[in-house]
Amino acid sequence: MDAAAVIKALGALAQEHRLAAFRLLVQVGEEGLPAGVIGEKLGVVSSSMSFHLAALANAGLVTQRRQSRLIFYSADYTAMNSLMGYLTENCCGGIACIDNVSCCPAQTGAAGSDAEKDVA
Amino acid sequence: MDAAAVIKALGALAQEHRLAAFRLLVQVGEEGLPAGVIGEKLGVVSSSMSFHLAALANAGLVTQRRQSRLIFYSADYTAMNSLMGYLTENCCGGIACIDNVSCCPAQTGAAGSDAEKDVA
DNA sequence: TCCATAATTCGATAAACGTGGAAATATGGA
DNA sequence: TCCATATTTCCACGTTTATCGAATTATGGA
Repeated sequence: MDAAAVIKALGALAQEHRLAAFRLLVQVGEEGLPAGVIGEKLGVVSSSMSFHLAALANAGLVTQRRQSRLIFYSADYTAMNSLMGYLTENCCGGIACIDNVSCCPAQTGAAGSDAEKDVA
Repeated sequence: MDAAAVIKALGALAQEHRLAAFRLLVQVGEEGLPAGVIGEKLGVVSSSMSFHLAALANAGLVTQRRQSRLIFYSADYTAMNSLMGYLTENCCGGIACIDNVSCCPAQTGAAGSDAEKDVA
């Protein structure tokens, strides 16, 4: 993950509704939620929500998949992992004191525990 | 660290020159660097640099101290620690798979594991 | 085909951001 | 006191953001 991607990701999370949406998606796990449900839970009108979800997707933090009439958004744990990796390496002294920083969905044993080091 | 502070911190880091400045300050350690040196290293004119450093300070990510005519800026590792803690807890599934996320200057075994859960 | 639902795109608007030159504010030395 | 240096503050200026209503684009059912 290079600096430009990191800035994009940080910028995507640096907004009330987007941070809330991302947190929500992290909580619900792999399956994700339809755009409408996210907007409803957050009290954001659909066009605004769409704008924010597009920003998160553009930053690579969420993925979308259509299921009939609904478009489900899911948190991309790998991207969040990379972001955490970059911050740890570049904005935290980097050395020693960090044992293991890994970002994975709840308990789903998915994508986790090995801290895939694709950092810049 | 509450959501508002997190958004402020993320927003502060989500900018090319500010991210570069913060990384630089993390590298040099506790002592920090004078505003002028930072601007020079980054190729940013003083008024702009001042603007960005103020943003980082306002977000609590850096501290400033005057030393004669120079104003030294230093990375605030505790703040970065809190930010990492929030992201780990709220944007990473939170549970298990994270062993230890700590942000400290070089080897200084600084604080960690506080993660104050004042989430919304 | 026609209609309803889900979501996005478009348009306008107000606010915030990033930039750099110029002026103002410390601080220290001659 | 006067001057030089370091930094910040002020002031435009143009760009990007966030918002929300309205129009548009999928999708599926009757």
